[in-house]
Amino acid sequence: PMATPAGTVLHTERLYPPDHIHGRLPLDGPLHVPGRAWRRLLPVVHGFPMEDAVFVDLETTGLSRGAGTYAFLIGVGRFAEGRFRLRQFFLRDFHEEPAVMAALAAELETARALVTFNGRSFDWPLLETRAAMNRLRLPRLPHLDLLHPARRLWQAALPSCSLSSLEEAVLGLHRADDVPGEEIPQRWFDFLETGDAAPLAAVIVHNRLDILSMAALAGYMGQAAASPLTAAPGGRPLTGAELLAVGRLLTENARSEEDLREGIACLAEALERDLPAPLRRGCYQALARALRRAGRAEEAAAVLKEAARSDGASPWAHIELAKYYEHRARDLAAARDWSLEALEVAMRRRTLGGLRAGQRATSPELRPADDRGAGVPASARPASGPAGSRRPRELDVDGIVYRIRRLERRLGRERASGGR
DNA sequence: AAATAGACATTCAAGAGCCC
DNA sequence: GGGCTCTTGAATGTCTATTT
Repeated sequence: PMATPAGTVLHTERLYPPDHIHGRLPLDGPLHVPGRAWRRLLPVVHGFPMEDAVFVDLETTGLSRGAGTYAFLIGVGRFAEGRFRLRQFFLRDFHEEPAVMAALAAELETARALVTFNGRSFDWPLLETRAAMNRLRLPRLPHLDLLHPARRLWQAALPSCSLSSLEEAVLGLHRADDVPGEEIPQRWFDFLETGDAAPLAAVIVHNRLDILSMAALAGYMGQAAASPLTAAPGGRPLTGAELLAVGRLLTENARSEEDLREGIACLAEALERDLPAPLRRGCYQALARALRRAGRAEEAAAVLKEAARSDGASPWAHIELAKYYEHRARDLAAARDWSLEALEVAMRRRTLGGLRAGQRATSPELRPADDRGAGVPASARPASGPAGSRRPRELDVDGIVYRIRRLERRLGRERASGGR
């Protein structure tokens, strides 16, 4: 029990040495990430003072958002005095909330930043509501919500980006006897009725592990963002899929020439590492696009040629090359030749698609990777569409034939005037 | 049960080049 | 030069997953 102006609060405290290993990673990973790297993970965040950040996670009486949902366990972790200090504040009954909130306010007083998992939409707004109900105001802090950058990093490669999935896939940690989230509210309500706190022990462990995982995960993500090509969090370099994600991050929101260059290097390296086949096309696409934006059109064309060679399923690379030769390199014959190859690919795909289930070329395995509706419920797509294929017209046989005819016409004219 | 923010798709506007 | 067509990027809209 701890004294506050509003009464006593039941709380726990644990201190972890900074090199404490959680899963495959040390807890203090985040401290070794250069400050500017956090900006890469979340555009809104400018500077992020990780040394003074609090890692916050709640256990609540439910998922609803109204004033009726209480936070009965508040976990707060932070780096302090060479340790990772994890405190948990427990609500023994509704009437204790003023004291718990006062303790929380004191805990947050010296905080300069906030780290959560999905806290931007769940934990923090809920806490703000609880604070308001108790005539308190929480500080405004730069907020790093790990969920969103985690999705950018792993969504393409993992089936789920929940904290527990990432814990297993990224940290290599599997929990024994974890409490399923949906059981948590009931355990507290049971405690209210019976006074038996034993079933809550597992909830307190659950909350603690969530916070440790957030710290370890933040370290991983920070390193990956800061130095993707050389980082080896947990002793192993980034996978191709991770490099692809960082490369996209850097090239798509490029804040500087430097970012763009580094992003391009990541994308190129991703192709050299193990990249799951469905991701390869997206990587070629992102790389070609970034190179073009960087004014390196010839290199972009070289990448497209490699893509055309390695990806026989979709004519997109061939079409891009046709555009390149028509508009940039001004070589109409080459443009036509690439269009002819595109036609070949498109027709092969059409017949193949026809053979499979009469579904035309819109069957998922043949759809280009760029419409990543694959894996997404068919219910979301107009399966019965008289509206027809969603593929851009330029990738369809008709569009390609049109392109070829246009180029042929121009070539004929060119020959006529040049041969004179 | 709801806010968040990303992923994807579609639409719009502007600019460039071609054609006559 | 006016009318087309094509490309590109920005704006807009729809859908999804995550939290207890």
